[in-house]
Amino acid sequence: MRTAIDEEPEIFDAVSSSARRRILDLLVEGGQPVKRIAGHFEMSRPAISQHLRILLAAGLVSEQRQGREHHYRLNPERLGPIRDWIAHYERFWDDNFMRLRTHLAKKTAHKPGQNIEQRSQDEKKR
Amino acid sequence: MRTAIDEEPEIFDAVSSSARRRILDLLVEGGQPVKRIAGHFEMSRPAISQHLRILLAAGLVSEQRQGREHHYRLNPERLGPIRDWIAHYERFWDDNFMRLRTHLAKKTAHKPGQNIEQRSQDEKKR
DNA sequence: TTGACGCGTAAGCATCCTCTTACCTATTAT
DNA sequence: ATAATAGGTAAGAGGATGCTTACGCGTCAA
Repeated sequence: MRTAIDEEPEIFDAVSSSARRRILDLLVEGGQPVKRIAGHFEMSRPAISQHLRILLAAGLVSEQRQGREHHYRLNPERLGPIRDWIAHYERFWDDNFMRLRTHLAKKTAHKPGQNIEQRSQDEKKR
Repeated sequence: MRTAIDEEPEIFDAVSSSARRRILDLLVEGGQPVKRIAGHFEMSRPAISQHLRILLAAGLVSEQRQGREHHYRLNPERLGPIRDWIAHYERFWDDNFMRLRTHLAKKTAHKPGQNIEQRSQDEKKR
């Protein structure tokens, strides 16, 4: 788990941009040349090229040239490190452990500023 | 799926920093006051406060004051949007179809910029 | 009360990001 | 060959990030 944290930070970085997430989502439909990808955005084609370069460096996409077109396709396995990192939190909201934890926290938290135990109280609204 | 993309970009943003991911990982152990969190880092305590503010704004942590200490605790459910976004890619590397696709892709194109072939045209039109 | 402690915020600074326009190469079409 | 197309790269502007130090406020201890 401590190992998962600093594993391939370029992937977390690449995915932190909503434009790049949209590109990945587009590529689910299949490999596409740059012009077609750029067609879905407002920004200039060079900007798209730059995003693609970041995705490429992270290994999230790969490139194959076809004549003058450069087709980019998804490398979904490269999302693995993110999924793995998320995975070690999942039990906290999915399973009994989390329900118990939440339940106990609600039960024991009533007066603020009492002791070292952590509790969740009034900030549970969302 | 198009909806999942732009959903809560602050969460993707918050998690794109390795310092902030480390903070979240620390908080798995339980809520902690700022000073204790900062003890695990080289950077100054104000820098930690600033990271915590970003995590707080994203809803990934919550704060509760106990005397002069501010305890932060994890809100793991807030990682849900990331998990959900990842989830719609999982079948691409989890299931048989993806194994086949990867296998075929490796056979014909692997390193970026090396291959002239393009087969995504017929590969993914499931 | 005075002082130490825990923490947040302000201000400043250096760096990085993300666009843009301009320009270049490679490929295809006429 | 010439022109048009697809796309990469360079350079620069503007804004966002991520630190730092300085300082202020509330809380606890003597």
